[in-house]
Amino acid sequence: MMDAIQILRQLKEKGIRFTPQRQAILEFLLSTDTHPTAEEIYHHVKQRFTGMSLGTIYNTVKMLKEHGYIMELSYGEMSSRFDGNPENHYHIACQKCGRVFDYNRSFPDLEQEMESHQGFQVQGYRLEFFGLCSACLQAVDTVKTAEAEAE
Amino acid sequence: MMDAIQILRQLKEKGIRFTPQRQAILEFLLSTDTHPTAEEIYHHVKQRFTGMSLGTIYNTVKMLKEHGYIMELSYGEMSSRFDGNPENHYHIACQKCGRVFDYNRSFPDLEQEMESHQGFQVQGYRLEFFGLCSACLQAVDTVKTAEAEAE
DNA sequence: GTCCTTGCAAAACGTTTGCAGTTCA
DNA sequence: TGAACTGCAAACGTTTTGCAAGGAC
Repeated sequence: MMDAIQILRQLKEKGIRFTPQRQAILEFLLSTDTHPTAEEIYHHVKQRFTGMSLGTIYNTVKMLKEHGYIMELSYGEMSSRFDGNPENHYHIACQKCGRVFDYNRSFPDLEQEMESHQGFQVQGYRLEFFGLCSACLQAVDTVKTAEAEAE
Repeated sequence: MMDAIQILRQLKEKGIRFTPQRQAILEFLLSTDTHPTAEEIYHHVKQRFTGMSLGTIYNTVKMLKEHGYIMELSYGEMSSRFDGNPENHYHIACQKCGRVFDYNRSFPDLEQEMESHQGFQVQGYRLEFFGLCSACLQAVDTVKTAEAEAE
């Protein structure tokens, strides 16, 4: 897996400048598995770069996405989240707390679909699960137990 | 399959009023397979209801969605599209023209996933394909042929 | 020195909300 | 009649854009 410096060196060959802001944003994205929003990246990176602006976050993630180094996960209601792993993989979003987790499963008959064409040229797909994460599930169970005990 | 009037009668029993605007919106959604955006619904329905406002479209589709009569398809970049068929089924969005088509395929290993739990309680998923529709594919081929002939 | 990038602020976009007036039941 | 709904406009949150100043190379 490439690190931030290696990626920025590759980008430099395309005429894209190596800036400390870009390095900080990319390092954060590569170091976390929390799939942060632009706002979350901003708050994290601002701790070291006091002058950092949200516009720079958006510009940078857009550029990194266009060059295939990160992935954008867009959920209808909420703001986009960014994933330092650009390989096709799945996620599950907790309906309660909103956190997004990697969901490492394989679906052979779905994955084979990429080879079939029927009038369409299928270029890709996005599969997103939603449910309740273990923490939220436990919280619900606790409430249920308390309710049962109160009766 | 229920028609607009039947659906609105069911909703009336929940205290939701039967208005001509709602009837027009729902009839349009049930009659088309183009997965229109709120804006597209608005332009269509406004032809008969000159006074119709976009706010009413949003209010109505939100209400219909909450009661499970329609489905919202949210794509990151573009605005949401609405589908008069609320059953779980798949779609493919053309990367070029932006149109969204039904994609009637079955993925048993994916569909079985709903039964499994591993720390998570999986409540559902969204699977969206993207590619090129036949019309856009043909346009690309035409360009390629013209380019080849020009050489 | 060049021009790409930054920070800032304003604008754009889709969507939601507040409110006064209207309509359904 | 009275609550629910409409149309309109203003507000909202996210993302993009314009521009002058700053920094990479």
